[in-house]
Amino acid sequence: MTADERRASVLAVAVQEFARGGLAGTSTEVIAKRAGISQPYLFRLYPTKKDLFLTAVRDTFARTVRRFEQAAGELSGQPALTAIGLSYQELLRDRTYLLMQLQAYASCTDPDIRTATRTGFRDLWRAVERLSGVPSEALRGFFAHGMLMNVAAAMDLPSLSEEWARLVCLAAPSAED
Amino acid sequence: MTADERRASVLAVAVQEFARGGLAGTSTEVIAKRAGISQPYLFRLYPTKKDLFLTAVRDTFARTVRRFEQAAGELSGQPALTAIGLSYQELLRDRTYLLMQLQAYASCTDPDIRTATRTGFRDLWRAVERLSGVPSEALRGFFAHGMLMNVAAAMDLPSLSEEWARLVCLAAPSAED
DNA sequence: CAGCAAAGAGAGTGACTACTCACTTCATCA
DNA sequence: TGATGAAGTGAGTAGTCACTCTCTTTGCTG
Repeated sequence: MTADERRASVLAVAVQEFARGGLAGTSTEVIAKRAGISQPYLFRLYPTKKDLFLTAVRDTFARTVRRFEQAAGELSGQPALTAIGLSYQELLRDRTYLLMQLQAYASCTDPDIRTATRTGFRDLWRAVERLSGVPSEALRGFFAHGMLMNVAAAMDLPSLSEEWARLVCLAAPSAED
Repeated sequence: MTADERRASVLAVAVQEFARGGLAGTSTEVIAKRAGISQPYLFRLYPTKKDLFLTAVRDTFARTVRRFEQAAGELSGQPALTAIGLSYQELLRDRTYLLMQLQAYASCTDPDIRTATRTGFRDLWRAVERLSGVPSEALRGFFAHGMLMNVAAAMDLPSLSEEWARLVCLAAPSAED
C-alpha cells in the first residue's frame, strides 16, 4: 500500500476517533491500531497529532461541501436550499460528522485550529450561498437550524420521546425564511 | 476558608479552564494552582476530575437560567424573548460561557456527561418557554440562532471584518418568528 | 544480481497526569 | 488541657502518551 493510500485510511479512522474524543482525548495509538499500522509509522504519515487533527477538520468541511453540491444538482433558490437541508439531515444520521464539527468549534482556542475551522465554515457558507442564491437572512436561518440540529444530535435528543426533545428536533419550516 | 467556599472558588476556576481545554485537555494541577490550593486537596473537594467537570456543566446551564429570569423580569411573549436574546448577546461577550457549553456538547459521547448536558439544556429550554410563552416554532428559532451565535463566537467571527463573517454575526430579525 | 528507496515495525524516552497516603496545623470544646 | 475533627500539603505511584531511533523488509530498476 502506498503512503498516500495509508494516509487516506488513517484519516478515515482519525475522523471517527477525534469526533468521539477530541484532540486531547484521543491517543495516536488507538488511531494507529485501528488503521492497522504501527504508531511510529503514523508519525511518518502525519508529522504531529495536531496535523492529523487539522487534516480531519478540513476533510470534514470539504466533504460536506461536495455533498451539498451533489444534493443541489441543477436546482437553485429555495428548492436548492431544501434539497441541501434534506441531505444535511441524512448526514446527521451518522453522528461522526456533527461530533467532529463540534470538536472543531470547541478547540478554537488554539489559533491553528481556529484558522482551519473558520476557513472550513466560510467555504461551507459560500457554497450554500452560491448553490442556492437565497438572501443572507435565509442563509443565516439555514445555518442556525443546522447548528441546532448539530447539538440536538450530539445530545442524541432524537432518541428521546419526551415532548420538549421532539419539539427541538422538528425540521425547520421551509417557508419561514 | 470552609470547604464549601473552597469548592465554589475551585469551580469558578474549573469552568474557565474546562471551557478552554475541555475535560481531557485540562489538568487538575492547573486548576488547583489557579485556585490557590494543592492538587491533592482538590480531590478531597471533588472526588474525580469528571465530577468537577459535571459540576461545571450544570453550573453553566443553571447560571444561564437565572440570568434569563432576571432579563425577562415582568415581561412575557415576544418582548420577553427579545430581552432574553439581548441578555444572551451580553453573555457571549465573555467567551467562557459558550465555550463551556460547546465542550459539554462535544463531550456527549460520555453517558454521564450526556445526561447532565441534556438536563441542563432541557431546563434552559423550559425556562425560556415559561418566561416567554411563545409558540414552539419561535422557541426553536430562538435557540437555533443562539447556537449559531455560539459557534460564531467560538470561531471569534465578530472580530473579522470580512463580508461573510459579518453576515453570520448579524442578530436574528426579531419579527421573523 | 546489486543497489536503492520506500513501507513499516520494535523498543524505547522523557514528560505529564489522575489520584493516594501519610502527615501537619489549628480552631473548637468537653 | 487534651481530644477531635476539619483544612490543607509533600511526596509519591502507576500509568499513559506524543514522539524518536534504529532497524528490517520489500519491490523496483540498472
